[in-house]
Amino acid sequence: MEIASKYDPRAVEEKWYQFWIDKKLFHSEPDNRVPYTVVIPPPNVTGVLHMGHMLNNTIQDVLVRRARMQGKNACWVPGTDHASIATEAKVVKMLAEKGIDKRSLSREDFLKHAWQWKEEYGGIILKQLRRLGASCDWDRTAFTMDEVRYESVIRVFVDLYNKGLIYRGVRMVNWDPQALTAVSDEEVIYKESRGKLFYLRYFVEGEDKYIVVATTRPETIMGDTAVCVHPEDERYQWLKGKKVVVPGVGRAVPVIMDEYVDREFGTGALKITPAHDINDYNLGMKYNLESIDIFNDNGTLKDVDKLKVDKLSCPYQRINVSTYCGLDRFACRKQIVKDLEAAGLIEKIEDYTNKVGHSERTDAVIEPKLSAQWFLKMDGISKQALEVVENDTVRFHPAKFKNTYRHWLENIKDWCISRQLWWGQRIPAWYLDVDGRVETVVALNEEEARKIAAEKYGYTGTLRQDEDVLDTWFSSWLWPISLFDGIRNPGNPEISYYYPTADLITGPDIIFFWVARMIMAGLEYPHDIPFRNVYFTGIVRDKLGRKMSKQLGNSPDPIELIEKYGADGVRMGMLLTAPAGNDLPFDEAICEQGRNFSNKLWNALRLISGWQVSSDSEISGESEKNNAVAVQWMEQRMAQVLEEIEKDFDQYRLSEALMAAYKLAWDDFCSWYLEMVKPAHGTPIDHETYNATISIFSRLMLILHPFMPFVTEEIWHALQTIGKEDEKAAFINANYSIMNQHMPTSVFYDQRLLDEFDTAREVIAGVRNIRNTRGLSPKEPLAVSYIAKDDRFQVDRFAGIIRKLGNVTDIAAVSEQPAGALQFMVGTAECYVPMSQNVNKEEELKKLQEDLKYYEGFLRSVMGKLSNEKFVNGAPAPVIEKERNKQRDAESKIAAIKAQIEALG
RNA sequence: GGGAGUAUAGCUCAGCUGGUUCAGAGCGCCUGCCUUACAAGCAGGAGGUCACUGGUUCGAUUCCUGUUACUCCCA
Repeated sequence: MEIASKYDPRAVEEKWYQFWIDKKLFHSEPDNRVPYTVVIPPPNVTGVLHMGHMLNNTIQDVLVRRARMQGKNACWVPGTDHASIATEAKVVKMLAEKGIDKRSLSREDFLKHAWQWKEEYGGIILKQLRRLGASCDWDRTAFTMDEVRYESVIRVFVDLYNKGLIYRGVRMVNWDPQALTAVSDEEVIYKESRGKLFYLRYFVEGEDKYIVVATTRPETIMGDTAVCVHPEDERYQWLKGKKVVVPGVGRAVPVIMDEYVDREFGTGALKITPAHDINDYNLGMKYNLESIDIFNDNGTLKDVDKLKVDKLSCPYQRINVSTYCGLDRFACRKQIVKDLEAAGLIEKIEDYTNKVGHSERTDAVIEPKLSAQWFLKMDGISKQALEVVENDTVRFHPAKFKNTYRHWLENIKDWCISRQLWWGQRIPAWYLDVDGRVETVVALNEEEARKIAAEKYGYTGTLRQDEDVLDTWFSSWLWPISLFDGIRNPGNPEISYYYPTADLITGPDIIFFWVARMIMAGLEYPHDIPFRNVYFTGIVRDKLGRKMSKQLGNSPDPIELIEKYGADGVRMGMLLTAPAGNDLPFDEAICEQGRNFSNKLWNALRLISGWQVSSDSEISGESEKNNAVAVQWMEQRMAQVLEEIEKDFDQYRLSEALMAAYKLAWDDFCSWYLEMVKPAHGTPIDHETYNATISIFSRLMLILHPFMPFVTEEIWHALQTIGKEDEKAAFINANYSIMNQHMPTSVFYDQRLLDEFDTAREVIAGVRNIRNTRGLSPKEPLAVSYIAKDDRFQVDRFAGIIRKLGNVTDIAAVSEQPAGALQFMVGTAECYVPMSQNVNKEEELKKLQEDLKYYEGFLRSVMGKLSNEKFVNGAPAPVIEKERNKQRDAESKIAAIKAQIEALG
């Protein structure tokens, strides 16, 4: 059979993914197996796959595939969220390109366009996940706006409203002037930005004196309704009870005194603009100040008559406020500074760096704004959510994220859930006018609302539905429940079976968005946690440690990476450097390592495929005996490593588990085992060993399969039908897949045999080292003799293997050191390799002297301890015994080295 | 400004309940090899006062204090 010497992932990956899909191997239905459920943290429907998704979904797939192979009923549910702001922005832009203005469309027409856009372009990311090998149950693909999910959201809203947990109120919110909507606290990103600090002169009303107030936002002076100083600030005591005039604007405002003011900042005097700053707003409430909103929704300035400036007296120099109308915030800032400077109302301007809030979605500078919004009360619900994490009902991996979680929940504010958009679940609230008052009715639909309006208010007129939609996260927080229709049909067979889910895999940046809120929703609805474990991935960064972003252009295209290294290669590359919770400095070179590994496995298959199998089944010859030992060892070793891997998985140490499997395959299996059993060229292998090798190799593929699904399926299939060309087609048609095989588990292993192998390996390495440093060919056979100091040096069982792999003619115990031999040590045993040619005495002496020095130093430190009375009295007996052993070993080594030196000299 | 975390080989990281035959892995690096599975490879090798300071202890990379540096979160 001819096989290419280079593994080509392309065709293989496509073939097997299609196979898995065709055979519906990812699909899950409730049955009597133990369920293992993972819900995908729904990516944004407008999104394309980036490195963060790659990492995140690779981890999910590893866990899901492993669980499936452990005999669990694995169900990984995929889907996307509707991303109201991002999607609406895209649709608006698309419409604008077609010359359509959103405002010219009705809500219904706009939504038609939006759905059309979603059908056409949405969810690219889900297709891309297939390239990665994601074993999602695609039949269950969901969307936060599909019927089940939409209705679930509405029901939850109504329910929470009826419980008194949802309310509508006028509050200061984070306003995105570009998207024209409020956003939640979590959607505001504070970025350092270089700005200026402007020192403005506020004249005292009726006097010629003025005070100086520093501000970063001079354009907001038109909304000033007070100036505030610290009550104990000596500098400003004289201002008590006075009024000052807002510079240029002419409005006289009171000076208030409050401890809120930081005396160190600026001049210690603060201007108060209740409509445009959250802290000012709170002061405004406290002192009953007027709020003057000076901005339109899009961040431009309002008309002059709305600014209420002309009504106020103004004895001082004025600027022409009307020229700012319609100007953007930032343009206005420039202009007003110019004008104030001209009017002599600016004391000075300094450079200043501060943090400015930006919208996560549009990157627009957030404008704090007073508006009527819907909120969800957080106090009760957040307490429960904190408790289940504190007491490890929900476990975080790594646990350090409990701190972040606690801190957030302890300082949480009510959740602003309304958005001034059309794309999303429309808030099921209707307004009606009753005797001049506006009353609100919340119901599942208009019909219900009508009924309630009639019952409660005797109202039968027209109802006006709230124009706003709900925050996207108000959909995704229900995701683990709504995916199984657990809101509309509590206790249905699916939710009963699949919920709570097993693991949630997500980035730490999303801990508040969905980890916390999914927990809240779970506790509120099925009254059970949504997942038992949360695995936090790191953030994927570039080599320089920068976050990957579109702006920097430092993110590789995942699909291109897959084309270059194969999905298996990329998966492995991502996982190897991704310990839980640690950031991942991504370097393409690690994908190369993954690709090389695939190739290594591929070539092991090539080797085995080329073997001739002996028909003689007797185990009599030397090589058969060696092979039996080799098989025995490999089995023990595999059991040992499996134990490690199981432990790693228990602790969610995926990169460690992968590394252990990688070394098992590459080092133990390829470098050692296959070399042990590899028949000489042209000779056959005994069929006992051959079968054992195929069995071991197959199990290795099972172990590696969760990490590298494609290459392992390919090789596993080849192994099952190796040498049976005619059975191949039937085998494939029979739906056999590595995916459904049972994951090997650790069994009892013989530690002594493993130790003996380690000894043998060191002997072989010692011989190879001598060859290497002396420039001896591997083809030149050598002999080895040894003096063992105790029974820890056992080479009998592996003697044949030492002969084969070390090209050693014989290995024998001697009682005296042979003359003219090179020496190396394995543990406390001395090994000798007689040299036919002369030995370079000086070099050998130098080496021995170095060794001697090391062991003497070592002995000294051991003796230091043993002669320390406090140690001997204080340390536990086993520790002391250990030290005594060290002493004995060191002494015997020193004696041996000394003898060597003597023999040489 | 408040909180959390991290500092171990050139790079990325292990090192659980303190004991120098535990200072380790992978990659990289150096040397020699196209040894008929694989140069996407084989064999061998070198690299670290475990950030700095003080303390607890018979003994600290491992526990505690402080310093410095970096990262993240929150305001």
